Amino acid sequence: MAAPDATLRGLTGYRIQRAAIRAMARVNAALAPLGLRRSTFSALAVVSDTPGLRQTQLAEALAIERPNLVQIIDDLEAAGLMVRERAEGDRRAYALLPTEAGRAVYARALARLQRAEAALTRGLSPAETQALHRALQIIEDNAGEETGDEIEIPSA
Amino acid sequence: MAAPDATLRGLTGYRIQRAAIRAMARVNAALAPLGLRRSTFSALAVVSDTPGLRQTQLAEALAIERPNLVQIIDDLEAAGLMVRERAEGDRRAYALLPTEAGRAVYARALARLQRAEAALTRGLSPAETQALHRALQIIEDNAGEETGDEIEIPSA
DNA sequence: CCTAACAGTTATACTATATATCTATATTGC
DNA sequence: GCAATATAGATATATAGTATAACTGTTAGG
Repeated sequence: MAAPDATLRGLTGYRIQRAAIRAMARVNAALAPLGLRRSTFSALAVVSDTPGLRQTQLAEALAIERPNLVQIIDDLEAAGLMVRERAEGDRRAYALLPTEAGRAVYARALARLQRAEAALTRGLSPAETQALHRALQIIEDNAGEETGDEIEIPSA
Repeated sequence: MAAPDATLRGLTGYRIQRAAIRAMARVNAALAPLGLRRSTFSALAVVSDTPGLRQTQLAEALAIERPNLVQIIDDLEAAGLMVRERAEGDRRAYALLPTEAGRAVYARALARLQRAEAALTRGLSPAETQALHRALQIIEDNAGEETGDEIEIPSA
């Protein structure tokens, strides 16, 4: 007996979304004990690896809209993991910096996530995981192409 | 110069989530002209392919919580694409059925989605797309394993 | 100097996920 | 047969995340 969603299972978008939901639930579960969630962890990671970058740069790196970053940084500041410092040479901008506690939490969170990752990808060889990442990058790039309001199919 | 999110890019969950967001935006853009979105299309698809199944069965097939299905079906009913009919033999349950219009919209939506799919996966061979689906299924299965509140890593 | 652009923020709308709890109905076990 | 348990669907609620419009203050360019 075929699965009721057999047609949908032939769609790459459907596959990606289902995996994303389940994987994110696991990611958030791994991060919760440290008071983090997916979005705050990502921001803390980028700022820890690249201290001093601007909010606009962080938004671009994480591919999210600038207004949505405000609350994320607010949460990290409130938790004492990150600070906004006025940027030199541009009074509009902030330089984002991790605190000492932020760096420590980041290291622990990354270790936990890498363990969760290992469990997520169990059964996939390193080469298969690499191929998966490459395929996802291609899809992300294709989806991000500017094409008006719908992806165009070139004539065959 | 490494990307600011280079560390994150090594995480499969991060990769999947980024691809999911971009891909879903494209999927919703493709479905919008037909008055559908990802969740209503999925429900319509399963019900069209398997007329008569119950809400609980649909929720299970789509891996969503039963309460969240109520609004989805309400929307499809309001649009005249699906109907709830009292199930025979069980007055608690409904049999979900597509309408004539629902079947027609489903066919058009599926055609549009398949074109969008082709654009999303451009640059991937059919074998690579199949491998992607397989890898995503493994990840979804691993993430869905019951392990308490966090995935356990077996001792090496 | 004026205009346009930028950095960050506020406000808002929408979608989706998850959980608790409820009513009505069906099933099970004694 | 009846009580206890489970189920089907619904309501309510909370949380997270995405997207867009518009705003203020500042910077850059002509």
